[in-house]
This record gives sequence, structure tokens and C-alpha cells, in this order.
Amino acid sequence: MSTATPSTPDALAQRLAHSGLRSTPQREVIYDVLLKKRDHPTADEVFARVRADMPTISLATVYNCLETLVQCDLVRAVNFERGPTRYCPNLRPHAHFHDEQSGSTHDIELPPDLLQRVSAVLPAGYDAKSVEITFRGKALKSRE
Amino acid sequence: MSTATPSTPDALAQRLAHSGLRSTPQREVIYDVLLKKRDHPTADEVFARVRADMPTISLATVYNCLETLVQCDLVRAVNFERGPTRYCPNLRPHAHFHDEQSGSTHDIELPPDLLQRVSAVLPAGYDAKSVEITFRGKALKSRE
DNA sequence: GTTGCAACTTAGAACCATTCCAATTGCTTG
DNA sequence: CAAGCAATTGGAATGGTTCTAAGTTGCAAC
Repeated sequence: MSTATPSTPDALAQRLAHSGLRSTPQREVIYDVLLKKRDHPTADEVFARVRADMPTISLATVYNCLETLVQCDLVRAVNFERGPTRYCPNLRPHAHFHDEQSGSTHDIELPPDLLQRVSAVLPAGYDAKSVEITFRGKALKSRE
Repeated sequence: MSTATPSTPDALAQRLAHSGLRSTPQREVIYDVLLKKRDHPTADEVFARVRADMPTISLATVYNCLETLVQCDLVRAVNFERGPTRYCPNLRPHAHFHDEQSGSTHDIELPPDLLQRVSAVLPAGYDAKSVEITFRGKALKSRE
């Protein structure tokens, strides 16, 4: 009863239920980890962080839960070249900047009209469900 | 200086020599294969096509040569999610449209100002060496 | 030409992120 | 509490790619 903030309805649980899924301790902890440090961790990194709270969790579960969160549109999966998939709880439309030196990833907020403008280049007959914009280069500011 | 796509084996040899590399039969055949059918083949697909002309080539060589061509800026490597890397001899700035149904990939030509406009969203301190724009969705036209 | 050397190719082993599988464990409803 | 289904788990399997060590090839200097 008094375990977690009862005043706020749990967005995670709601969203999961909406898809006919259950809220489980594993899913909660993983989602919390993503919200807490939004540095686009890999599944392995999420695994390491979650283990602090939940030492018995398995890597397979981390993959399963991350996939579930992506399905429910609570989390975005981000890929750079062939590197491991990274996970991002920022749901607003945004681009990614991948710093080649540090390997870190930064969200780049996009003005609302830009995605439309970009999509406008598509010839007739192309129906895009999503657009992804990725920068690669060097970031002088290295705030994590 | 010209950014146009080299279309002859000579251009390949030149570009390689410029990087202190040799033009080899394997590199030539692989580059030809990419120019001949610009459908963004995977390394495996390139391997299969090249084998028709050169049955003794190895997959490792295909990977090596593709990497070499990418280094020399003769070919672009393209990735979608965690799928296998695809190779593209179109050097003009362009976006990619990935058709989820057929798995095929189409080049989308970009008006010259758009990349600048997109890069303009970067805050100070971000120095982008490249931008990638990827659409995902359904293409009504399904010409290969 | 020979010898030497570095670039190149090759087959197969190794790698790593991810997915699959089969066996539990845990809700939840009757 | 029993049945049934969802979720988790460890380990094996997968697939694309890279590594390694051995063999070729082409060019340069003698």
C-alpha cells in the first residue's frame, strides 16, 4: 500500500494495461533506470544498473522488457551503425547527435516545423511512418 | 574536386591510388556490382553477385573490399536498425526510405538547402561531420 | 631476372549483440 | 486450490561481422 507514491497514477502500469500487459517489478525497475539517467544506455548498461536494485534479474529479461517498453511507445530504440541498440525515454520528436570521440549520444530538440519540412521531400507514393535524423561528429560540450 | 559519382573502373583505380591502395580484380568486380544494380545490397548479396564472375572470392574479401571502398568515399554504408549493413554507390547527399513491407531501400534526393536547414538546429558546440535522414514506412511504388 | 617486402586475399575461428528455447515461477480467475 | 496463461530465467543458438594466421601477388631494388 505505502510502497510507492500512491497519489500519482502509474503511467507505466497504465500504458502496459492499455496493451493488455502486466506491470511487473522488472519492467518498473527498468523503466525507472531509463528515466533516471537519460544517457541512452545499451541493454548491457541497463542490465548493470538494474542489477544494483534487483540482483537476480537476467539479461534476457532486460531485453524482453525493453522490447515491451518500445512496443508500448514508452521508450525509443536508437541505433548507430552496427553498435548495440540504445534506449531513450524521450518521446518528443527529436534528433540524435552521436559524438564519435566519447561515444555518447545527445538528444537534439527539433523545431516543430522541421520534421514536416523534411517529410515534404518525399515524392508521391512514399508514406513515411517515421523519420529519423542522426548527426555524427564532435560535441564540444560533453555534459552527459 | 568533383563530387560526381565515378562511373568507370579507371575512376576506381584513381581513387584507390590516391589513398595509396591498389586496384585489384576483387575490388573492381565488387565496385562494378554496386554500380550495376543500385538496390542497396548487403555484403552477402554482393558476395552472391560477385561469385557469378569470380567464383573463388571469399566473403571476408567482400567485407574487406566494401570497407575499403567506404574508406575511399566511393561507397556509402547504410544501416537500418540492427539489420545487415547495406552498400550504396550514390555519393550525392540523399536520404533513405526503408520500405517495411518489402524490405527494399530507396534513395530520396534532397534539395540542396535542406541539409543546411537541418544542421541549423544544432546548438552551439555541436560540430556535425555528417547527417543521416532515414524514413521508414510504406512505399506504394515498389519498383526495385 | 631474383629477392624481399608489403599489400592483398583467403578460410575458418572468434566475437558480440541479440533472439530463441524449454523449464520454471507467479498472477488471477473459476 | 487448480488451471491457465503471462512473465522470467539460464543457457544455447543465431547471424552479421571481424580477427587471425597462412598463403599469394605485385612491385622495387638490386
